[in-house]
Amino acid sequence: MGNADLRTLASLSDVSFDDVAGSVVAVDAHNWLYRYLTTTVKFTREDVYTTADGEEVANLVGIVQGLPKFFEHDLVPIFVFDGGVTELKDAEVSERRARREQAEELKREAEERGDALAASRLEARTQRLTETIQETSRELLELLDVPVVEAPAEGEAQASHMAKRGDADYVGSEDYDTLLFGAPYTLRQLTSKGDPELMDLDATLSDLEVTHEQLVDIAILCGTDFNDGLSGVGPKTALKEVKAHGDLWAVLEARDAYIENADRVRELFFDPPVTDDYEFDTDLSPDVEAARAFVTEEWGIPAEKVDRGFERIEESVVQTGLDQWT
DNA sequence: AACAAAGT
DNA sequence: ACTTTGTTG
Repeated sequence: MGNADLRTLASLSDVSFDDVAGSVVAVDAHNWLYRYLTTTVKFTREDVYTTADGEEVANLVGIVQGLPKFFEHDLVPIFVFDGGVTELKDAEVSERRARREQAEELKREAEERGDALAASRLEARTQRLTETIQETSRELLELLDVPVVEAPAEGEAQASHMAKRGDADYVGSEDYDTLLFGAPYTLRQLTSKGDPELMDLDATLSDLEVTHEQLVDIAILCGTDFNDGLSGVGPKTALKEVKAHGDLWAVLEARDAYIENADRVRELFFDPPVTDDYEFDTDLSPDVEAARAFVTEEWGIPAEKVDRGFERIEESVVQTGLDQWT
């Protein structure tokens, strides 16, 4: 499972940070943290970020290094954290766990035969967002006055909802299913070097000449995080058949096929658990000294790992002039 | 998740 | 031509 199939269908364009300056981005926190977690861990020795209790807090370094990217381009990030996970995702979740455990096993073997290089490469694949990581991330973001929103379920669904309502200009995520959740504009590659990539829902629909409902049906036929698609059906075939038959049910009938939970997956994309109960102020005034103390004194991260990041945060935090949002 | 290679 | 699978990040 995986929804990279959607990449073939999505309308994507390169934009510059200047094009999006001054806007509010609802960031899928899980997605963003995971990217920094794996890259931070990959290029450094693990024990630097491990406390005496064995807690791994590389996320703190990731946040300090990653936030300047927003601030320096006059973007206000809103971090949207996941709530509970739908049981529809159980299969996907256990698959990810199995992959992680396999990577842990391979890493142990590499360590036993003294292959440090292989072990450190495998380390990145064993990362997961522990309770400690989620909690310390929230605390650090709060010290830096970066708004945090708690999603009832999927963070991507909540972020998309906020963008649909106009409380955010963009969703920030590497995932493609923000299209399915109805996010009008998604910014990708906010973590990597270079320009961001803009994914446009309306342009996607008009390019493909399908409705949003049909796009969801196409994705379900290919397979999503919440369901297995039909074997032998990828984006091209799914697009063709949905256009020919009208909707998912007609395609399944024509092929005499069945997709487990298809109705519930559809419902999840159209009407996911989201909340309007959030508020944030986009006029940020970070307490950099408190944040620095939290990272270096409370969690024992060596100061030189975060000095440059905090410096960039101090230099770049600008008054956006945008007023209170509710 | 992105890419290359293999399979239909 | 399109989808699946495997590898690596």
